[in-house]
Amino acid sequence: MTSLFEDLEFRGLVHQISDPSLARALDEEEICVYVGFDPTAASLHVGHLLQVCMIRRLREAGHRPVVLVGGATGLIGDPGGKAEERALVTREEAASNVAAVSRQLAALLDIDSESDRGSRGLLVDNASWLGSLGAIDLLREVGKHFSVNQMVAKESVRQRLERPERGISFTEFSYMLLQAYDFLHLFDAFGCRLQIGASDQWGNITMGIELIRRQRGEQVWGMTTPLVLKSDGTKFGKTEQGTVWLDKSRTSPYQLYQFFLRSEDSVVGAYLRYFTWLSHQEIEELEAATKQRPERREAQGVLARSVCAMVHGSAEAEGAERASSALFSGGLAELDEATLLEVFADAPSARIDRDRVLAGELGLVDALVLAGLARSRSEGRRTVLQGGAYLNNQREKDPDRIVTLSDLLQDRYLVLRKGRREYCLVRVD
RNA sequence: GGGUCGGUGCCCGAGCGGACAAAGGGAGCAGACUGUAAAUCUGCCGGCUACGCCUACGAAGGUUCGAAUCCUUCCCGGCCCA
Repeated sequence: MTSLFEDLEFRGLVHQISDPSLARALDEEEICVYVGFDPTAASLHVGHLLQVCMIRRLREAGHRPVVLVGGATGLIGDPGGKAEERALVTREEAASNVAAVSRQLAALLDIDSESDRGSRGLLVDNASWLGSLGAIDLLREVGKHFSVNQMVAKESVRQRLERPERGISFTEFSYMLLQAYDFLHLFDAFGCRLQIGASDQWGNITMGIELIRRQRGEQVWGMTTPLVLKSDGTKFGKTEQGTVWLDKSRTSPYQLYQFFLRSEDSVVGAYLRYFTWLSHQEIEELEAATKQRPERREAQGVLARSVCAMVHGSAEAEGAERASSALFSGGLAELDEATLLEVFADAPSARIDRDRVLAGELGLVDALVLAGLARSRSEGRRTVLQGGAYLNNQREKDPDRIVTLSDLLQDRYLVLRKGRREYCLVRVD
């Protein structure tokens, strides 16, 4: 049996640790771990998934997680990793984001927020202690323990100071103070002795460690995970269509499944290590499979299924998988209605009036727009002209093509496709 | 407050009276090659009732046959001075 720390290292999840003693502590003691999420939107996205997985791994190894939602820090804005000052979110926005993100975290981590006394972890909001802190209290009780000299030296701040045209407001500059204070507070309240986060949190985490050392004379730890990257070095989690969210009303399980299914060969192994609970041996076998017969995309398939199941549950994952194979493995005409309906539930779909088809006035271009596959008729027209439009998986190159009753599958469905992989099922009735 | 430089399409950035829906790059889209991968190559990349028309170069006016380009005022940003 490998130890937790060995497992984390095998998976490439350990980027920085504040002190080597952490490795042994993780394997020998029960530690209270803290990780924070700032509610910058009403949903978490795949970029947050790594921290969620970390929490689960630590908890499975017997540690106690405290998951913080930054109801207060979210109102300030973390300068870390950001090239420019951000606009402040309104208080109303922040409050509803906190509620949404908390719900999501509770579900993802199976934490029953109030009742169960933290057996599976605690969910806390730093607004509950930072929110009531007055300006004078903050300056006297928190600010006094920080040296501006040190703060200025932090990477996140230095970057902004070096580019005067970007600048940094006092508000964002103060962010690290609050996060460090959070750590101290959680240390006092729950005995948290480890803070984890993505590598861009390193500066904030070490501030907290320092603060606790000076104020309480105790050693606590910090650990960061690496930045998840794509093979071209750009940030993971953004696609052409935008952010990949964990909220299924924003990014459907089908889309999430597709996102991971399309992972590049060069990174799929790393993703398996990060995001799945497969054994080391299984991972290595899949990595070997990717090398030997990449075209089968076995690793991608397992990855997509596992992540989708973790985020949305196995029923949703199976639906996404079924929809994907129905759409991508051809033979649409042979699909029976039941299968089509099943696919409908899980794949992007739209609905068009039957009358328009009967009247013979539904052009292929219109259909593309209605299905959301083209932003404007010009764009739809272009797609068709360039050979990127498919009706029932049959390429159509005539921009004036009219959709007729004889095009309907099972007398009421159309499968529209743009390019190689964007599908939409249209129900005509 | 004074001076000065600037605000151009999703982003960066040329243009400085007609040839400008606006060079170039990035992003994005499509095609070819493949494996719903990467790389590469090619085409596209404001909208529309589409060989034409409409809307666009910070905002509003003005000069001109004609303006992103000139003038006026205003708004916003950088730098310098107070």
